[in-house]
Amino acid sequence: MVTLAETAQEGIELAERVGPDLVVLDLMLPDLPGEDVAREIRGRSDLPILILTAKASESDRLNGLALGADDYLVKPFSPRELVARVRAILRRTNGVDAPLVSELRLGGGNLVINSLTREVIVRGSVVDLTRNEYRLLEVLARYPGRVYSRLELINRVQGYDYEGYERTIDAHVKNLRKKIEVDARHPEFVETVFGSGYRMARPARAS
Amino acid sequence: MVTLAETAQEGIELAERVGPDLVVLDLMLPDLPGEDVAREIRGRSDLPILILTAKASESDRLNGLALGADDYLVKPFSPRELVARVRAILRRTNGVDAPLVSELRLGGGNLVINSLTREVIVRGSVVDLTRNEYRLLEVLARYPGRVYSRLELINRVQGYDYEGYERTIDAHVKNLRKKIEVDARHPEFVETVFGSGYRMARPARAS
DNA sequence: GCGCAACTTCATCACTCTTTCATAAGTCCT
DNA sequence: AGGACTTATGAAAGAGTGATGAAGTTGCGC
Repeated sequence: MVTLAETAQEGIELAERVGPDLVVLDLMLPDLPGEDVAREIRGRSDLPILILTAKASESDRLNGLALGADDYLVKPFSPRELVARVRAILRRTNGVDAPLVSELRLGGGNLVINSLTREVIVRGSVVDLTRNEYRLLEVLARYPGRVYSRLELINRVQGYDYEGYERTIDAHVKNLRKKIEVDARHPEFVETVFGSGYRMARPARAS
Repeated sequence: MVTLAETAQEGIELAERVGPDLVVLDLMLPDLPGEDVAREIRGRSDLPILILTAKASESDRLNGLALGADDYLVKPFSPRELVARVRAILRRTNGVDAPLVSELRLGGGNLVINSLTREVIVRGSVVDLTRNEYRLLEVLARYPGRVYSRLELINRVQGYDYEGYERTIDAHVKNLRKKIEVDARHPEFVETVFGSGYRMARPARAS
């Protein structure tokens, strides 16, 4: 899925909200310098960023990469090249998202995910997760409330090159729930969205 | 969000199914004349249409606008100009600048539909809708006040290939109302138009 | 190469949502 | 008001989707 933002403000909000695989950032924006967007996004996550710019000088280029961009494309460029570079970045990150912050807390501290140590603590006890279980949990936990289709989850957990049975993710969900839920029938964390996929339960909404 | 169709067939179907904010239509299509697409879309909805064409003559231009297009852009054109015109149309049709994150607000904020997360918030609480309930709500909410026949709703909600009982939509309306209305007998949002179908209540007009 | 852990697949069961139906309630027209 | 027609509603059957345990397969460390 491709989503488009036309201003820096929108871009930052959108990046946070939908959790894209990669951000293509044009430095020419109507409201803020694109550099600020890169800094902002990089400050909140490790989302891959590909910067588009008309500024070709060496110092600009270095500056962009210093901001944490993964790649840099100077206009004019061919669509073909853009696609190739996006592919390259996605291959590099292999669909596995880097952690947003080092420690995620959900359910009022009942679930703590430390992405540095890859340690998961449920209701005070450390839980051992397999690699896929951990990735699955991490992907879901990063944007609580957002619904992920099985295909999205497979891409992010098993990688874009995975070519197996889509329902394999069900098995991982099952195993993950067995480890972190009190009652798998009425999950506190990993919810099923009938006909769509799964999501992390969202904390009660304040309004 | 941007969605792309490569043929007239796809375009018409897609326009109907996803209900975009605006259609950018290239008259050069592999299957049908683009004019037919414009006519078809205009026949079914009030979607803004911006036509792209290589035909520059005065009569072509008039013809395009006669089809109900909102604007007309002759190739070659700059991306900048395209964006500017899209903005202009959206500003015109929405009263504000392009809504990027499609978040619909109705009833003075009592009903909020976020099409990105598929989340619906009624009077401050998140409401769980099934797929069909959600689609139904989304279709109606896109053009408050516009009356949709049961057939139109079925096409948009269940799909054009649906071949069931027309009144099934009544059941979905019933269930949707149960979830979002205070009193289903006197609905605040989904109104019945006797003999015709349903519509989303239009906000009281200030003047 | 063996053994173990993890991953994947599969068959079956359980559950949710959709659709249909019968009947009640409401609306419109004369 | 009465009759004809339209919509609302709850119940129940049916279709589709998810959960689960077990069996099969893969991959890795020893």
